Amino acid sequence: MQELPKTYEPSRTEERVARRWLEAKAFAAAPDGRDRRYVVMMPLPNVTGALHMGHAMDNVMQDLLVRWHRMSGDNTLWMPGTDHAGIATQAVVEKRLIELEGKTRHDIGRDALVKRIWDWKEQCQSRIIRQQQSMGCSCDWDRYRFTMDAVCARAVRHTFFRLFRDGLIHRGTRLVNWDCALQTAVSDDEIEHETVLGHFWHLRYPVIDPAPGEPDHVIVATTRPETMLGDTAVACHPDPEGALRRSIDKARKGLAEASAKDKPALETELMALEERLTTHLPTLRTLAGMVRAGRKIRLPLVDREIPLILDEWAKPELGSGCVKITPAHDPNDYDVWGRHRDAIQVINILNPDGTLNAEAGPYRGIDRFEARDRVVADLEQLGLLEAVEDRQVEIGHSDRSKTPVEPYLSLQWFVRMGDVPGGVVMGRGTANEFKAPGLAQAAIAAADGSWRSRSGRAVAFHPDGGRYRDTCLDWLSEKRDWCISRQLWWGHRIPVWSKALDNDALAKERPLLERWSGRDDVCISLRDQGGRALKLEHAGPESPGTFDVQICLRDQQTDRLVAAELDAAGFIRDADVLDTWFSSAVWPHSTLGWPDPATAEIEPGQTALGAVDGLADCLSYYYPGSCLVTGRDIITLWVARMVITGLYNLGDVPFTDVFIHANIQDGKGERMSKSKGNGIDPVDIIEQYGADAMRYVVCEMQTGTQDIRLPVQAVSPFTGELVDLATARHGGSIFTYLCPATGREFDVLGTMPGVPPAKLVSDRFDVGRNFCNKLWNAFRFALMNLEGAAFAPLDPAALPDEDRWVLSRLEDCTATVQSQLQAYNPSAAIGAVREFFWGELCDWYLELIKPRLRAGGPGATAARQVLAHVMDQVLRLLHPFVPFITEELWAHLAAAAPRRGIDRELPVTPLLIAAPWPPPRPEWRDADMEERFSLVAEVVRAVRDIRNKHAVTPARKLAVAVRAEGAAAEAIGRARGHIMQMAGLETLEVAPDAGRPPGAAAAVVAAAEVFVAGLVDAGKERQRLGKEIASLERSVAGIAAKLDDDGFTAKAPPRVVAKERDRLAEYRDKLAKLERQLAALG
RNA sequence: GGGCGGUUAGCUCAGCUGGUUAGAGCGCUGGUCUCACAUACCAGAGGUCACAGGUUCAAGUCCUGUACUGCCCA
Repeated sequence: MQELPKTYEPSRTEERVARRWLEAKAFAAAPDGRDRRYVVMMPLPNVTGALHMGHAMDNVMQDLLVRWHRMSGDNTLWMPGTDHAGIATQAVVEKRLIELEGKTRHDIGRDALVKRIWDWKEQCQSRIIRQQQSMGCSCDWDRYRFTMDAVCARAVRHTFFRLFRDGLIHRGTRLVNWDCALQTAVSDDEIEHETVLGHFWHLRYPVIDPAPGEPDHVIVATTRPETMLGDTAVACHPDPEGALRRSIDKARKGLAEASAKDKPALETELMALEERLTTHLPTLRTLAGMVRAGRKIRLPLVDREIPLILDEWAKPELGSGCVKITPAHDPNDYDVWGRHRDAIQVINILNPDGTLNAEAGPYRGIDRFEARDRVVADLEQLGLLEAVEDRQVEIGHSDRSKTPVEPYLSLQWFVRMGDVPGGVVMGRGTANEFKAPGLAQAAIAAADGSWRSRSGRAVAFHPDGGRYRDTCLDWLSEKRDWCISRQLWWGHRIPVWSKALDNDALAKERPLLERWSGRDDVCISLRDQGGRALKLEHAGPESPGTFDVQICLRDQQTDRLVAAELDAAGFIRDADVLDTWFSSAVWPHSTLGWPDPATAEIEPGQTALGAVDGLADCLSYYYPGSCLVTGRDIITLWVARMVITGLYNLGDVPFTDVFIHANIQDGKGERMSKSKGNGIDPVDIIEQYGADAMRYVVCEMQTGTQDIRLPVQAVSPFTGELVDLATARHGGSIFTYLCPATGREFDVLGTMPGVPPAKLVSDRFDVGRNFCNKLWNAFRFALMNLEGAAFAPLDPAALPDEDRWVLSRLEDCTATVQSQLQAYNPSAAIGAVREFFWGELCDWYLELIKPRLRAGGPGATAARQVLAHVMDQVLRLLHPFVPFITEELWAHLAAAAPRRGIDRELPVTPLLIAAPWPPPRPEWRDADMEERFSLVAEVVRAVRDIRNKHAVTPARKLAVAVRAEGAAAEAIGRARGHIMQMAGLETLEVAPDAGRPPGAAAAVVAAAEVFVAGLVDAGKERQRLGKEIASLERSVAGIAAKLDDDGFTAKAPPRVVAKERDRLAEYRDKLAKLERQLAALG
């Protein structure tokens, strides 16, 4: 039999093992007769770039759960795929277009841009798959999906259609966050707020025809002066005195409760407020009167007459107390407009690209930031600039284009999340159908424990359940409408055609509309000018004005039948595409072929979704799924939305468990991200340390939901040395650093022209590499000894002590791994295997059986069988964590010892990935044996300590006497051979009256005294004993003081008091023995 | 501004419902190439549990506040 190499070389194993898995279709899942199934939907990576260690964490956690469940006998599906990530991907491609070719998307046109995005997607997706495969992800590659695949697209269309038909989708004018660079609305979730130093400009607006005693101007302030061009009113508070006094009361209260440190600032604030009663209040009262008198303002620069209005948004305690109202460009002002619709206008001054439009008069065509400077300069020239203050202002930046977003009034599509009169039918037409007050409310009920689906399911978070349930519920309970339209060229296009029809036109189109409305794949929505929905039959000549007619088509087949007619009739298909999250929200069922797996269009070579051989189809077998594994930032964006659409389309939750794992940060505590230049490619780690080493460390890091710091080093391209990026000095950009040895610059992103690129690594992975090497070598040893190992049923109770001990520890380890995995605690799980494998199996058991193996005979035969069994179980327990090396060793083990087991033969499979998970064997636990063993180990450690302290070489054999009686004497006596072997002894005497040899060093272990003969350095020995005595005296004094305290003895539970008494007695006994030994030294 | 976390050894982190002398790995120190493994073995040193109060017989653990720090939301 061939011997293993001395060192584990991952690169020689991983590819071969991966190929074996793929060839055996070991990851493939298909419906079968099993009831127990485990389904994980991969949080689909965006096709914007490569994966970093944050994704590796996510993927490894999923693979861990999936492999564990697969081995546990569940029918296990891990569904892989990628997300088209609409805006993000388009932004990346557009950015490259500008950088590499200096062109915009408009220069090359829609078709060409979309083609380039597809090319980019292909490139990205194949890189992501390579990364995941090299990590060992055991997902079913034959079911790989992309959110724009036909099967996913169909589900998106059907979902949209159903929501539209149920009146849950509407189009409306709203103030959205507008990305001027990408020219699209972006959601709140896609905005990063940043505080920067800006200005607060105070502007002076003239009053038209002020009456005597009235001010001839009002002062308003703004951080965005160019928006004044879109002002349509100036507001003052209806009750300035009341509002001011309420603020003063509040400030007083705050002051009374404030700490000494905060008091001065609050006092100043209060005084300023009180002063306003005289400085500002009279004017504000006058202004309120002027509003009632209908006084107007002349808006400078554009010379527009705008009203003075009363609204509580004006704050008498701030600035002048007046506020300019720009409904089209400020969310608060938009709300003001909502309250004064009849009195004030809405004027949009922006073009989609951020330049000013015709409404801005002389500023038309100018970019908003340039317009800001000009407006300020012009106002100053007119003497209308009252003051300029420096101020911290918060600016929202688009996460995608990194440019400032503008509040922008535009026509958008929304999903209604709130409650609806009459409720919403969830899971219409399924066996799970039920009614909910609204979409968000249905998800709330599924997550807050108040509701279960027909199948008895609800959603729970792990491992920090309450906390993340609350995050999810807080967000859901806002029930904010979801803006689903994006003005992009890449994505699922909104399937609605619309046209405005007046009465005559409506009459003309009526036959056509009636014909279509008879179809179940066409839905027509009619709204009058007030936005009220009408039935087609009720819209007639008596209804005034025009109608907004929207027609939604259900699928591509309907498009083919109807779209041409619609186009001919002048209906225009909406140009917008859907928010990416709309397609990811249906991912857990779209991938399985919903709404009809039998007719799902899939890629050539992929696993069919419909029913085959009389078994269930994939949708009914694998939905609802089991566990979603992700980071906490995705809870609101995605988790909540998947629950909503799952409930809406299928009447059941998409998963019952949500495993929230930690996020990976760099050494400075910043979130890892490619765009920050601190993202490590897992493949870099794998190349250097091996996939299993990477996975081992990732599992070990996953201790809870607290974020994890992963200090990052760059490999200097000049010296090959590691440079710690948390402390290294930057070069000319944030992506470049200076090599400390050479002072030369290198680039960690690999995109800077002319700067040598550096690989990023992290020495944290040494631990994983070392572990794999240890595992490899333990097998190297085992395999050298296992030749000819056979299986014959053994009576566990009749085995030698060390065998029974190792089986007892194995059982403990198996139980711990199981319970820690169930608790979503991978770190504790892998820690338990490590401790057993390294600290117990390698450090003790393997050493203890060496003499038996050398001696041969029946002792060796049993040892080989136990060894084979334990090694087998260790491989199974470790496989979900470190799959490659364990799979490789499994084959070697199978060659050396094909039949394994103790009392009964273990079931084996050709591949470890499919081998049964170790079952519990509680009857193997032997607490007495374990206790005896720890005493023995302590004796060994005591001798080793003495050996070290006295600088005795390991080669020198020692003579030891142990003075002990009772159970301790028996345990030590029984393990005589073990102690002699492990401690390197020549002789070992155990007796109740064992004598202390002259010149001996001594130790006290529990009730036993250990004497090591022949060590004459009394000084060292005195020092050793003195130290231990001192430490023990401190403990004894502490416990004695505790027991002297009446409060403790009276109030503490008797159990605790008794325990302390025992401890005190034990320590005093040990102390006495140590003192006697010290005295014996003379 | 609101909400949720975190702060424990030089580093990265455990420490459940309060109750041994607060743990692990890495790093460090000393000793070993001992016939699986120097990516190893043996032993050791190292912490006022961020700070200040409080509750309790007893606080790393519970409460309040402060500082620093991270994330989410507005």
